[in-house]
Amino acid sequence: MDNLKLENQLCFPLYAASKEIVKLYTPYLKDIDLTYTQYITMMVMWDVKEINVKELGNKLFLDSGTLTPLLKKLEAKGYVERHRLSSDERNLIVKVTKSGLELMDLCKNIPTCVAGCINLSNEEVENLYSTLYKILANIKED
Amino acid sequence: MDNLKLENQLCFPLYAASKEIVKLYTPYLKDIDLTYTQYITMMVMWDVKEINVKELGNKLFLDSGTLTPLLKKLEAKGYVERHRLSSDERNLIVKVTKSGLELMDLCKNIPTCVAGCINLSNEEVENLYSTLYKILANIKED
DNA sequence: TAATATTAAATTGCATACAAGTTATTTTGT
DNA sequence: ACAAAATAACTTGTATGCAATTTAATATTA
Repeated sequence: MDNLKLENQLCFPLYAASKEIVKLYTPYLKDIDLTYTQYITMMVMWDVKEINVKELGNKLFLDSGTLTPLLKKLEAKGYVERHRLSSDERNLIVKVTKSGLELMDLCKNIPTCVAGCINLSNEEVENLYSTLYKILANIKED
Repeated sequence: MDNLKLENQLCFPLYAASKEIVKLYTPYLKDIDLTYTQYITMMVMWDVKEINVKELGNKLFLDSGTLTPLLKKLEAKGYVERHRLSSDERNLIVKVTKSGLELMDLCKNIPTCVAGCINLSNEEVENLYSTLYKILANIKED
């Protein structure tokens, strides 16, 4: 039953590496009182400024069950505002605030710091990146 | 600030792909009433038969805060037994039961089923696998 | 147009994850 | 030997994640 051995699974190192890398962010994010999920949410907000929950979830691969409480926390911290779209009240629009945009400056060095801990060649990084996005695309096809 | 764009992060597709692949397991694991974390724990148990929590945590990249309640659930389902090591009562030994071993047969096709959804070439799988273990090794060095 | 279907968020319930602190046991250093 | 340090699990508290359900609003269709 070799196919049931942990070391023969592809999913397991993916699961473990993901968690371990997220943990590398923790000390940096703790300084600015953000969790990893809040951080990647802010990354989207810095980019798009304004988005509804559904679209945000598509970008982050998260659903409203995760995002609703998370966005309320970001709102409580003053980094985003939440209000309904008047033309379709089903949609909740999330908008980054001035204070939310100012966070960018505090975060600008984090990616480089974390990348330094990972220690892969450029080629490895590129292959890994493209394979992971291929997996995501394959799964999203359904 | 391109380094703060979500699409320029390596960590994000890793985080997202990990979650999405774990979700692929869900329908199969639901049939046998196991979660993904319980499943990979059983994989270790099928292999080693008996192990303490600390060692189990090293293999799974999980700590006792996660494993203690999880192992109690597996014990309640009858798949493992838990008892202290008499020569050092700090250690809790987890041992797979007969019923736990019988689960293997129900799981034997799961890896192939999930792999079929991912659709990568052999070369991509091998590169991904070795890069992920390189990352885990780099991080574990500290 | 009135009933039905669809859609978007929010809510509920359960299972992780993990940091930080606690408890019990064993080891170490003097 | 015995106090101090180290170790292994356990516990507590917080934050996800996600399936499933609910609620409110909009679109569709007979």
